[in-house]
Amino acid sequence: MGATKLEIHNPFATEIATIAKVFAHPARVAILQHISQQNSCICNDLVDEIGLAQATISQHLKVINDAGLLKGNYQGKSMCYCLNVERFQELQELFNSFFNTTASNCC
Amino acid sequence: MGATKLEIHNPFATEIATIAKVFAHPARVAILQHISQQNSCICNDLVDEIGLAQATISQHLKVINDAGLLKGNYQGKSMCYCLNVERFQELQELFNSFFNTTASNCC
DNA sequence: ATTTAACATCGTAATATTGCAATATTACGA
DNA sequence: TCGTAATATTGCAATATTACGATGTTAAAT
Repeated sequence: MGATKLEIHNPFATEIATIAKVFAHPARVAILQHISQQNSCICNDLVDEIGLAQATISQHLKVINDAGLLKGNYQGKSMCYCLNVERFQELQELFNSFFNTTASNCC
Repeated sequence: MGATKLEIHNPFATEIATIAKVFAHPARVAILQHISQQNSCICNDLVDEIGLAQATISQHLKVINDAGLLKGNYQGKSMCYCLNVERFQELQELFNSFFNTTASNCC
């Protein structure tokens, strides 16, 4: 035993947790910050900027992409990763709805 | 190799990731939801409600508590866990400042 | 067609997280 | 103070995540 018992929790809790996991690693947060500050976003930049190996960056990008947070297309030899703003704001709203519906009653 | 290279990332990215980790498990999200819905919050309730062993619930509560999200005091034999609303809103604002400052420029 | 540059994927090692049984601790009541 | 109920801690097994070297893939240039 030891694995997360995903199936026993309510769907909203599972959804919030799944989203939170994307932001639960500083490299992924830093990648999102860096992408948002660039006009054109090339992975090789990220390797220099974040300080992790290319394979590791690629792996983190996959997690971010799997969350629907990236729009990417080839430009010449390099991949241009861009933020999917609509999806990003969707996640922000989901978080806020969790935060807003969770309030205190006692103490 | 394999462990998170915390030291190489910028402090804000590390802070966001640390906070996100608290919400990155459905049991912890469910615990926070449940605490917010109760007038008095007893851990034994949580064991029935969440469906995990007492030791596991206690462990998750520790993570939530370490993030400063709980105010607790004994009421009779039971611990009364309550949400630290101020801190909770602080985290919400940190998240929102990350979301708001991260925007798209290309594609 | 070959080479080259940029990324993706695979395999694997190191570390972190999750879950629970067993055991400790704590606070209250008898 | 002794017993009991509630919660915390410990120890360990199972699983997940992180990181990177090696290798595969893709697209453009030569």
